[in-house]
Amino acid sequence: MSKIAQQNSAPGISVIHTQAPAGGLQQVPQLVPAGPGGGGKAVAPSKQSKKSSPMDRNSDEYRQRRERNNMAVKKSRLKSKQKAQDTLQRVNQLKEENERLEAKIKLLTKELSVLKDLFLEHAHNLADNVPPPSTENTTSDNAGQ
Amino acid sequence: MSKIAQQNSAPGISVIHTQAPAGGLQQVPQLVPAGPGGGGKAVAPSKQSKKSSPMDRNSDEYRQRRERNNMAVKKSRLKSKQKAQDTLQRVNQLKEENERLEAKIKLLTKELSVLKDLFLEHAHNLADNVPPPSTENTTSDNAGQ
DNA sequence: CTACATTGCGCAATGC
DNA sequence: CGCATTGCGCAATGTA
Repeated sequence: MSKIAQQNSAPGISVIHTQAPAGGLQQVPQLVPAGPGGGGKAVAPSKQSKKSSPMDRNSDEYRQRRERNNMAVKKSRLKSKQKAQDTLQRVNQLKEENERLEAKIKLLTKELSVLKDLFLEHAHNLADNVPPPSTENTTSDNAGQ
Repeated sequence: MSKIAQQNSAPGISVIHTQAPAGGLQQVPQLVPAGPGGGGKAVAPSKQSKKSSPMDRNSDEYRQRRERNNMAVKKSRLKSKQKAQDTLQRVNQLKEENERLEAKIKLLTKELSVLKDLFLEHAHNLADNVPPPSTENTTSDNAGQ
């Protein structure tokens, strides 16, 4: 999958790239439409409608906010992935338990079957007026599993 | 969740937004592969075989590639989310089945317990040399059902 | 090499 | 007001 990410500076506390993060990528709508003729469109109307400041990308305030948000995003995504992984693990865990339970059921069912057969046999003996066979079990009480 | 305001990107075929950071996004490193800080490997000056050209952001070729990739990304992410959801569903499904199995085990166990008790009782009667209780089935008579 | 798929990342809107 | 989430686009990388 990829180890990539090298355009980045530092993970945790990183360099204070105030601006011009040569880092390769800069999202700078601010100026330049890359100009070659392409554009004609003036960039955002110099509307500072929202706040008195258009949020200068150069502003320290801005960069700081961005940095913080980037951290938060990373954290959130990490958490998200962790949760997903946990869920997968949970599935495996449940599948295992399921198998265990099914095995147990199989065992119990078999045990029941044996006991029921014994009862039937006994019933038949009684029906046929056959006295308790001494050749059979007497005090055998093995509850063998 | 957020329904967010779509800043652009028409579904399917989108407008040719040459560049209009209206929404505010425009990634313009301008050019220069310069690998700064995180750059990792200094850019091998010798080879720029890949895309010798800086790939003009205005290029139709570029925009087309971008658009296609954006589609692919969306698709991939959707798929990813779908899978995650399926996994969650799987968990619930397994939990349900687990409960079902446990209930069954409980039932079987109880049944077994009853039968075993009957056996024990019978065994005791034999051991105590006690003939079949008259209050129950007698040696003769009906064969029960 | 081309085309699509994945993934890390930053941005901005929005949720809390 | 600040962090947390989330949709989105970009670019690098992986895969066919």
